[in-house]
Amino acid sequence: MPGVISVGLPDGSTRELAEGTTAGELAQSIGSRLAKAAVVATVDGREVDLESPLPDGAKVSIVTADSEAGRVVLRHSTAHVMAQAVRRLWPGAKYAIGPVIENGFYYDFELPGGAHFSDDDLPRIEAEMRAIIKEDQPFVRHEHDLEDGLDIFADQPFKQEIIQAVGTGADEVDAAGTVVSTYRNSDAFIDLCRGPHVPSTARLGHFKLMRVAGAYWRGDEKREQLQRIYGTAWESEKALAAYLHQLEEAERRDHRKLGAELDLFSFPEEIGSGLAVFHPKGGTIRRLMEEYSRQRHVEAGYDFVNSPHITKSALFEESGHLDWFADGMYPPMELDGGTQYYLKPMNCPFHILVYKSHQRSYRELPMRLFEFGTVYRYEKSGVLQGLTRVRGMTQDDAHIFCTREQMDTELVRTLHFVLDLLRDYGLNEFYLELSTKPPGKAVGSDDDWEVATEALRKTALEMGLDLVMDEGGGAFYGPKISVQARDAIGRTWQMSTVQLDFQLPQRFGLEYVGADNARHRPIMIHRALFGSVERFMAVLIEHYAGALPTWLSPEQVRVIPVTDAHAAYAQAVADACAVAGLRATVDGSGEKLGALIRRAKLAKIPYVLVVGDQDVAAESVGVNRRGWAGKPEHGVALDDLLAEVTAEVARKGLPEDRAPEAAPG
RNA sequence: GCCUGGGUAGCUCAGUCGGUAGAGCAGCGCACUCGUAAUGCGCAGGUCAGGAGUUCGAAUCUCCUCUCAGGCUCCA
Repeated sequence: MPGVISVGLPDGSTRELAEGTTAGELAQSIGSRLAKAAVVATVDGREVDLESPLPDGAKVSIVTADSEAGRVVLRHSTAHVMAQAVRRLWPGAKYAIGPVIENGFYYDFELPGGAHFSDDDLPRIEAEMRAIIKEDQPFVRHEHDLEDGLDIFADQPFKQEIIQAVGTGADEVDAAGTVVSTYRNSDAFIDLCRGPHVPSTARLGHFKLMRVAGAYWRGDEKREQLQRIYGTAWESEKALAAYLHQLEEAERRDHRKLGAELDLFSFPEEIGSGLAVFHPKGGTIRRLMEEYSRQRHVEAGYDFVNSPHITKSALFEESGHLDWFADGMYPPMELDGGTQYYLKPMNCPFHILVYKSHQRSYRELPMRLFEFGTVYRYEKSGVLQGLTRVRGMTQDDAHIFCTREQMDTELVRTLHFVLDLLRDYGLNEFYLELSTKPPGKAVGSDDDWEVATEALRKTALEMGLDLVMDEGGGAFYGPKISVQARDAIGRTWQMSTVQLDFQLPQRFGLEYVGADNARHRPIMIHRALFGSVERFMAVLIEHYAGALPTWLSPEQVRVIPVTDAHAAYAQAVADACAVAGLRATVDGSGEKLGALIRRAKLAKIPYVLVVGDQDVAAESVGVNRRGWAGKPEHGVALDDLLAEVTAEVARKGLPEDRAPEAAPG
């Protein structure tokens, strides 16, 4: 029928529309609420502007602002508005790229005269953005050939470079490689962009500029340093507020803050950046983490080894670290008339020497060598961050030497072991990431890399977890799988790494004698489950917001006597706890009860026991459990309480787990 | 290493126009002896990150260094 087209909707229905009907008009015809929420449409799987006329027979769905895809569009469009605002406030500013990132967007600029943004500029830019939004400027798409594109952006070197990247698959360039698209908001502002965008700036408004930062053009530190502004944008004030609240929550859980408040560790300036000392409470947590890990490693068939912190340079020459990892190492110290000694950045060469200490038989394999190995890496000062990125750390490091035939089994076994252990520490949601050969920064043949990468991929798929690719992210000697864990507020952390290595056995000439009486080369699996003890502790602190499970709490029970007259009984209760294997202290410092309770609560102690006359008489305790909203229990028999807490320790639980209703904090 | 913003008592922070430093909490002492998240009073505590400069005089202005936060880059 001339003049009429038919389109398919997501629910399977079809609609007859006048030829030339746009996606926006379709949304309007379905319902005004949908039209109001619509930002773009998907036509045959491709996102288009609402202004686009629909082709006959297309499958169309409307993308709304409150969907993930919709927020991407909002953020992208908001980035354009920000660029326009910056161009208004800094005439002559060059603009580079403005992509969408997780929860927001950024845009990179080069300001005239080498000027920099400061935090004070953000409110001014926001105000200008609100003005632009109020002006209800349309986003109008145009397509140009390359020459016109270069012409339009004649005074924009970064845009020129993007356009010239045609054929290399740059994002902003049309798939055909011959067309560039632009979006014009007003005579004063046009941007190179693949789109799609919201119909008008009036559709935006729930945004906030977060911070300014320096960033290199194309991420290359040899190129121009640009000025970047980060922002976030959402479909509603409510969603924006929820996001900002989430950030506050993350701040509340910051392990650096909690580490100081709970007296766990510090970074004394006298020692140097990125080098922590652990205080008694933090030291206790470490000890508990390590003790349980050791126990599990024994059960899993690991052998324990130890190696020194420094070595002559020859070892790291042989391993290749000095060729590929020298930047990450502390400079050498010269001893014994010119011999250079290095602090170790990795444990693997030492474990290799253990393997090499005598001839090995196939009967010994797989050989799993484990060590809490302390390593030092000279990280660039700007990357240091609390305990998650330090210059001295202890890895729960092991190297598994095995035959090629054993490789698959060992990988699967190792991953099961990792996940099982992490679950015991309270992490339950995981996905895997596979990192492949780093271009130009790797040893070994492509063949070996291919085989190793495939083995890891196969193992990862067998685990039934989501797998994402990290192209080029492997270490210089081999590809790796890393286990990413999601914490209590949904953030992901890189935890364990499992790396497959054909190179180091070759460099060190490792061998074993097979059943055939011939010499064969073993392969190596490098694996660290915590990653580093320091980092893992940081993750646990943030995951639990400092309220660690009872088994990991440095102080599990605090006993508070109501008056001095109950001090002896309070000590007897603490002693009984100690006999039951619990860590307990008495706080009888003479303040009012409320103040003592408060102090114990702020220290996030799982069990606070208050004892008075009634308890002395009945051998009972008043029990105030962490995270319980209800009233504290009175007159609990001491033996019952000890049974309760020891059972909780045994199952690695939290007092909050059994709370009728968990209280905040 | 680079960009932006910081560094004042153990912690959190105030300190005006350049005129030699202040609070709360924590600590210590005394009094209070109290049944579930802050008792009162008193005392002590600072080379204002470090160094140099400008000035009659610098926490305050300038420069350098160290260090912290957020980014870039990198990564456990």
